[in-house]
Amino acid sequence: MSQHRHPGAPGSAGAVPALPDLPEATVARLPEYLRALHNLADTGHETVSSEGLATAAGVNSAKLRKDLSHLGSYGTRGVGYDVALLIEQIESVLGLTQRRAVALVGVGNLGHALAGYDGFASRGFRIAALFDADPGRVGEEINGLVVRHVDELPRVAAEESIAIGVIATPASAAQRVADQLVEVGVTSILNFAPCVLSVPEGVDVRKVDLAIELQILSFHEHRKASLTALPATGGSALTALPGGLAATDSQEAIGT
Amino acid sequence: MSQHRHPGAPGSAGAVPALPDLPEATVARLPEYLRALHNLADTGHETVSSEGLATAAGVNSAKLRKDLSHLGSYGTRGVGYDVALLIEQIESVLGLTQRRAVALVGVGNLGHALAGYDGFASRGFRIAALFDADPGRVGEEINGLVVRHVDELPRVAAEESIAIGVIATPASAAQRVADQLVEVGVTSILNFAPCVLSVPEGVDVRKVDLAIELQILSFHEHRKASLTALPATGGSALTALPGGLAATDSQEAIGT
DNA sequence: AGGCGCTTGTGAAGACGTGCACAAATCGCG
DNA sequence: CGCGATTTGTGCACGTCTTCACAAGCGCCT
Repeated sequence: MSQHRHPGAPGSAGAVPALPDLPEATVARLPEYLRALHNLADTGHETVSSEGLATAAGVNSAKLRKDLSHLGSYGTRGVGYDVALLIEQIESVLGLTQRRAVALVGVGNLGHALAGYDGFASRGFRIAALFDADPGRVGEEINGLVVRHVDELPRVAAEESIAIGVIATPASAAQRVADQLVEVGVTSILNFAPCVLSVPEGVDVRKVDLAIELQILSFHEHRKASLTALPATGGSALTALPGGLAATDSQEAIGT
Repeated sequence: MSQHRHPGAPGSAGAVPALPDLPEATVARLPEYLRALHNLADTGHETVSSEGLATAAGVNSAKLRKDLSHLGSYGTRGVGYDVALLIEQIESVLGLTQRRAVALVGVGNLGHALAGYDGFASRGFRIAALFDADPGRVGEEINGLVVRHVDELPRVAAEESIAIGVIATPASAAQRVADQLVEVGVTSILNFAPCVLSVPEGVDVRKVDLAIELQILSFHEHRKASLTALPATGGSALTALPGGLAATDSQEAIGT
């Protein structure tokens, strides 16, 4: 990712709570911890051990401790972590104390679903505006929001102080939309279009490509299939776990 | 990810083309190369250099060459790679020579969109069946497919020989659905529900969580905002790239 | 007060992934 | 045929991430 280097700068010790330049891999896992913590809080837990939280988040406990240690020491030895405090800390680090405004461009099949997805609202974001280039779609109301023409982006972006842009257009339109988003000052983009976006330095792009995920699964499926053809060491393919489900760490972050 | 170890096994040199146990990071990038290659093929290119393909795929050319070298030597020095041949090789490695059948469970907001997403069909997959637990949704027709009750999964899975399951249910239902998928023999799952799935060894799970992606972007947004508060070294925050867009490698894989 | 069990935080080692830089190979041209 | 231009494939060094293992710290019970 882009290489912002936070230079020593020990002078600015003030309101800003350090910003300790977390490893990217850690950042990618924090949201998962946060989700698990909210679950724990909802079920009445006040504290949780690294082991417990790690299991809930699907990672190794050593990794979790190291991740959290980067934020500072918010655990108590012999006891664990205070759930409420940890939630607060992680939300603070992720910048979720303010509810960021999201603009969604492209209200087709996928965009429609995203516009109606309540997981955004419940996890710190506010879909502030919907755009499409197709005049036939402009004016349509989705989930209480009216679809505007993409040309209105500059005006609306300023009014709503958009922080993040989501691109759910066809690939052919994505670069143009990205340019427009950058133009109006958006520096974070989530791209669902299957193409590479070219953006200026300082703008972060994350990409989600559903077909790619399936193709990665296909590879493993393919490999597993070719393995069963082997004589192999142990028993047959499905020794089927005794009790049924065994905890595995096969759950892997999609990011990084 | 799960630790299948391909043991030496030099005996089985037959129809199977080696299966060279690729690094996971490489596997995650192959689909991106494949997409770029198809673009190139469609625009009439017969060969492409590592530099050209790398740019099209948004990666470093050295990385691309190393990735491709893991598949074997399919390039010609001084010339580049044969586009058609490389497509063939990558599709073969990813197991895309057969069109895999996908079962989609959960036809809510997101599931609806996924069912209608044509990117699946065009990239090697066939949505073979739709399921939902809500009787109110059963019978609905989406994109030519009728939604069935999830209890019919065993029968349909056998009929259609489902290879991959996609979970687009609420988090509360996801584990149950995963269990059912595993039960009928599915060993690859793409999970859109915001929760950790527990599955037996040998089953691969990939997770896509839209809110997590936004939260990661939020972190960087937060950090960028706190950086502008610094006096800093050079000029002001936005020296704004001269021409406008500069190629960056900030495009980062969402996987791995 | 003291000791015991539990849990965090972290040093160190190893695995993994990345990128440079260059030798080896191929093509085209004179 | 030989030479130079071009591009691949890869050895090597570096940085990042993961995992182990354990000392340090905390609370509770006697």
